[in-house]
Order: sequence, then structure tokens, then C-alpha cells
Amino acid sequence: MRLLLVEDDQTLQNNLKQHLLSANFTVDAACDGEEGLFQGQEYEYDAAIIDLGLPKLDGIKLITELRRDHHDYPILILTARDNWQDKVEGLDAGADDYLSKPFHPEELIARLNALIRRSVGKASPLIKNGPLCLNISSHEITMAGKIISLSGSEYKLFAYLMMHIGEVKSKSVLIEHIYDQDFDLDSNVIEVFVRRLRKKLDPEGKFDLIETLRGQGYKLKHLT
Amino acid sequence: MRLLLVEDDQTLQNNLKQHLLSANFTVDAACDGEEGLFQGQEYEYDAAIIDLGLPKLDGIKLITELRRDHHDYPILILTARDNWQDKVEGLDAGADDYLSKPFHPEELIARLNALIRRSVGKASPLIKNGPLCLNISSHEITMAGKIISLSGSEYKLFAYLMMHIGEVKSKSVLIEHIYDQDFDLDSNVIEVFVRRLRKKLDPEGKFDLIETLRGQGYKLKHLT
DNA sequence: GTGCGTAATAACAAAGTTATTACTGAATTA
DNA sequence: TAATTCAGTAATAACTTTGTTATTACGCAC
Repeated sequence: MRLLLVEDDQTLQNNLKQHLLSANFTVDAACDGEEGLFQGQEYEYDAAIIDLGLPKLDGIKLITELRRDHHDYPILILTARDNWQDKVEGLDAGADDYLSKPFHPEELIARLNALIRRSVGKASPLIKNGPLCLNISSHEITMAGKIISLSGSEYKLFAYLMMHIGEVKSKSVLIEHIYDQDFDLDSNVIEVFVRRLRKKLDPEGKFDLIETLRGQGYKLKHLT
Repeated sequence: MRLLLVEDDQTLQNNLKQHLLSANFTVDAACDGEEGLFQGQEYEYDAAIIDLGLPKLDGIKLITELRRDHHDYPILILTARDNWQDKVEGLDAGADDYLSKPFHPEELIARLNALIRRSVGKASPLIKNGPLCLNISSHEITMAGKIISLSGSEYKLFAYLMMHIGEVKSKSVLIEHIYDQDFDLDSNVIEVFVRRLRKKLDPEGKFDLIETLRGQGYKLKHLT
């Protein structure tokens, strides 16, 4: 899951980024509204975290612009104080959730997970697909009851596919949601990680979990 | 819109119910976890409001149970104090939003409306045309119930025609929409791919799906 | 019917995609 | 520091698709 983080306080930005990275998110950070707008237009993120008090272009305007240009990934706003007015304005501008400083990074992560989950149409943090099961909050994966342990990148790929069961995702889309801005689109990482996932999840290839659609992409099959 | 409200504090329950009723919601109230679970299983609500501190069966367990049984309506939790751990647990269990007491009933209503709005509104990605059916997100194509598998270019051509049922599209238009800018317009690729499509979709030629209009182009017939 | 231009068809070789394995260097951990 | 794990690259094998060519069939005007 790739996030946009727009926060001008460098210390807080770094701190949040660390927490988000260790929760297996991919993070693009921006430190003012203009940069945030540019990045937010550039990619279709899985979610954005936007501080309301930003230099150059304030948070409310940033959100308004993004929504006007039909970017509809979930947006979570950070407000400086417990300012009721700010929150209402933010939500009215098109944000989906807010958090007042100071907050616990764990809470931010929990809220992001809930937002993303809901935005892809999943209500429960347990995503089930036949014998497969993913717990978004604990990152635990089981296949036919057996616990599967995945590396960071394997997890990112798998989680993204589980949030989009049955949908064809091209390699470029997968790269965009798993890696940050400057990653080589011509690399064959996706092929390699698809291979690794297939081997870990279903070593005997009994299920054909991840289907290849030549020239189109990969699809995690919807299983019964 | 029908809501489930699970709150043990009788005064608060009545108060909220009043507000919700006057906001034109229909409200079923329960005053402990067990009753909440029973009602929550019974009916597919548009949203549920659940207090975390409940007698008999606590809120977290209630949410976990509901989600396990695939009730996917949005859940908003109420937490007693500003206890972030409760919130995190609640969100991890599958709640979508929270509100800390005390709160303004207006804010509850605003959040409920936002949740419900988001949980509805997911356009179906299906395009149907008589016995033909195309699912844009899974790239799955069925013809009279049978799954048809197409190669990348076949898919592009077919999808384009399905998005323009009944319209005549010249070969040059088709080439322009399927290939990037500089593709030889004198090639006969379209003829070849039309042929391949016809053969895959309707091998016996019973339907005459793709009509040829000599000198003008091809047309995917509108079927009943 | 003849003839011209357009479309259908079949077969083929080149080009492109994906699978698979092995390897390197970086990061992490003991 | 050595050992281990992991990410990403590279090379190549296996396989599919693509677009061309060549040929045949068809539609239409005269």
C-alpha cells in the first residue's frame, strides 16, 4: 500500500515515515502543500495523510484540489489542536477521517488500515478467499490453516492482491502500489515476487492462486 | 436507513435514539452485547453504533463475531474516555470509525452519513449485451455462460467494441484506439483480430456478433 | 458475368512475455 | 565479524502472441 504523507514538521514527518515503513507501507513524503498537490496528482495512492497547517498551499485547499481532480483515495487529516472547526472544514472539503495531535502512531496505522480496507470494499480486517486468509492488522497469513511467513515485499504484493481479489492488475500498477516514486518500471521484480509468492503459498501448484493474463497482468483468483 | 444502536447507558441510549430518529433514521436499540449480537445477526443494517464497554459480551468481541459472520455494514464505535488503545482494538476488530465520549449528536449523525455514503455507491463493472458479458475489472468474458479467454490485443479490441455497442467503427479508428500513435494504418491487423474474436466468441457463427460494413468498418451488434 | 476492390482465412516466422534459476550486494542478526 | 536473510538484477529457457504474407472468397457496379 502506497501512501502520500504531507507534513511540514520534518521531525514528525520522519518519525511517522519510520512507523509507516515498519508497518509495511510504502511512503512518499512531501513537506508543503504544493509539493503534496503535485505528488497527489501524479499517482493514485492507496491513502493520503495531510496536515492541515501547511506552507504554500494549506491543507484544506490541497484536499479540495485533489478531490476536484477526481482523486478519490481516502484522506486522513492531522489537526494541530483539538480544533473542532478545522476538522469540520477538512471533512467538508473531502477528507475521510481526522486525528488530532498529539496522537500515537499505532492509532494512525489502525485508522489507515480501516480506511483502506473500506475503500476497497472490505469491512473486516480478516480478508478471506477460499483457503487463504489475511489479517490486515496483525499481518498474519494462513493458507489452508497453515501459517505462511512472507518477507516485506512478498507481503506487500500479497496484501495488495488480497485487497483486489479477482481484479487484473498490470505489472506497472503493481509496481506503483508497492514501490515509491522512482522505481524502474522495466525491472522484472514483479515476475520474481509472483514466483516467490506462488511457491510459498501453494508449493505444489494445486490451486493456481495467481493467474497470469499474458499482456494484461496478474489476478488473484476468487476462490470458493 | 436502519441502524443498530448498542449502548448500555439507558439515558444516553434514549438521547441518541431521539436524535437519530429526528435525523430520519430507523433505530433498533440493544442494551448489552448479547442482545446486540442477536439483532446484528438478524438483520443487515445500514450501519451499527456500538459502545465498547458493554455487559455480557464486550464491544470488541461483538464486532469480531459480526464480521466473522460476514456482516459488512459500517460500524462506528463509542469509547468511554480518550483511550486510544480501545480505539485501535476496535478498528482492528473491524470497526470503521469511532467517537469518544462526550460528543455532539450532530457529529455522530454527520459521521454516520459519511460512512453510509461511502459503503454504498460502487458501480458494477459489468457490460452486458445479450449472451455476451464483460467484467472490466477482472477482464472476464462470458458468452452464453461460457468463459472465453482472450489475448491482450483481442481483449482490447473486444472491450472497445463492447463500450460502443451498435456503433460502426472504422478500421482506422480501431487501430487508433488499440495501438499507440504510430502504427501502420495500412496493416490488416484489425481484419485478423476481428477474425480471431469471431472464432473465439462464436465458433459456429450462430450469432453474427460482429457485423462487417463494407468500406465503413465493423459493428458489434446490439443483442437482446 | 466480369472485374475491381475489399474482406476473410490460414499459415508462419519474428517478436514479445513470462517462468525459472542463479547470483550479487545490502541489510540484519547473532 | 560471520552468518543469514532479503531485494533486486540478469540470463536464459519455455511459451504465446502478433503482425505479415499469400491466397481465397465475396460484394458491388457496370
